[in-house]
Amino acid sequence: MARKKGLVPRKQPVQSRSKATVEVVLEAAAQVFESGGYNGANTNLIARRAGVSIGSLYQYFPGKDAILYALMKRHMDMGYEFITKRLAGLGRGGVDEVFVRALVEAMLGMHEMEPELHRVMFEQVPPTVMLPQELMRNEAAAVERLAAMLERTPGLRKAATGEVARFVAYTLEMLCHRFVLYGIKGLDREGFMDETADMLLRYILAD
Amino acid sequence: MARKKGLVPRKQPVQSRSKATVEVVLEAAAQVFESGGYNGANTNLIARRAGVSIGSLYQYFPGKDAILYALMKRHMDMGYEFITKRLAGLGRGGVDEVFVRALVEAMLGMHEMEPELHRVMFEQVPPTVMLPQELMRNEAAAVERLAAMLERTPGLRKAATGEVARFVAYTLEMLCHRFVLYGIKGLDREGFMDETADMLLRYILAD
DNA sequence: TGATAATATGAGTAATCGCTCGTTTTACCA
DNA sequence: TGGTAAAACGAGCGATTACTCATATTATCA
Repeated sequence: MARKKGLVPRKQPVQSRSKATVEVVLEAAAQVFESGGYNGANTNLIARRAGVSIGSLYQYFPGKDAILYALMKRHMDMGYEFITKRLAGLGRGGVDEVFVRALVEAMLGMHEMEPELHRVMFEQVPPTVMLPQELMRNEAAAVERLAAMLERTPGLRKAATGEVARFVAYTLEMLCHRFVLYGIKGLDREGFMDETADMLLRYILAD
Repeated sequence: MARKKGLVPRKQPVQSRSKATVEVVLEAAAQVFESGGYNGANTNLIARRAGVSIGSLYQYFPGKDAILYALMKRHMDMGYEFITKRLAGLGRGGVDEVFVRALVEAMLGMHEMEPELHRVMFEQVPPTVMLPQELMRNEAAAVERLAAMLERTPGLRKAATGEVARFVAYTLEMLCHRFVLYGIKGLDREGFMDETADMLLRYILAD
């Protein structure tokens, strides 16, 4: 087991060559985690793959978990930025079919970015790396935005908007995760989107 | 990383005391995996916790993954037996509200059995242990049964029953998993069941 | 250009863990 | 009851891995 060390970087790179070192380490780490999973990765291997000495790696990261944490943070920030852009300007008048379809497409697109890395992150990461709430802020904020939209939606189901938003968000996230990483037999991309959007919309607009 | 060894037991215990040894090892392994996760577990620790020598452990299991695999198999067999019992006799006339509610309750109940062990199994297990299709036979069979019921259901949605069955099964499984292990803010057990059953039923009976 | 700070290096150490194997103990049964 | 097979034992070896630190190299800037 990784001796528990912190997740925060040890020192910030100030010169451009050290910024490049950090960059190349993260790049190599992504490859190593993707190809060997969490347990197959170790700091020596990452350093070698990066073409950097093990000492240099430890200048910036206290250990393997810290590298993974940095990768996850970057991955998730990218993902939520992607979704935010895709949904910009939509749903002002509340949640409708157009919005839900866009939401499904955006979430699906997000899961299609770096899918192998995504798998390692969400299926093999030890709780110590995953727990920090900072990683979840984006998700929480997105759920809040969805709840606000539901508030403006005419013909909403009876349950409170916060609960409906969470229910929808979690369902959608999990379905996309599964579809991208394992597929759902009999459903192609279009079919998946149709079924998902239809199910969620019927749920949201029930009553 | 665990050197890759097989997952199958090395020798079958024949005398009763060796059966007891295997039993006590599995029991200890469950505790160790639960409290320290996959990475926190090792064979030496499991043997010590079991009050058994490391040599004895290796008589029956080729390594840590094999022990985990045995635990998973047992856990999943228990789970599907539970569900099968709960649903016995229901849904003969097709899928209706009564059946869906029973299905949700059964799936939820299954997830409430050994939840911490369940978490380790489904969130931290390396693909080498999880992949073997044998573990998935139960699931596949359950989906088939559900598809057969949908076939007999009047007023079904237009999509093919196999796809609908998979979609429903995966959604339900994931929602229960999330609810039991992390909760969904604002939803208690009753509320969760109501929302889930409602969403799935509306989806199934659409059109 | 020289002083200082930043960065890079990698051999080496300590700790962990997987697993074997020679030996001892226990059970079985003819 | 004695011979054989099953089971249990655990010291310790080999491999892996995390991480340090003394040293060398490079950048910065007054």
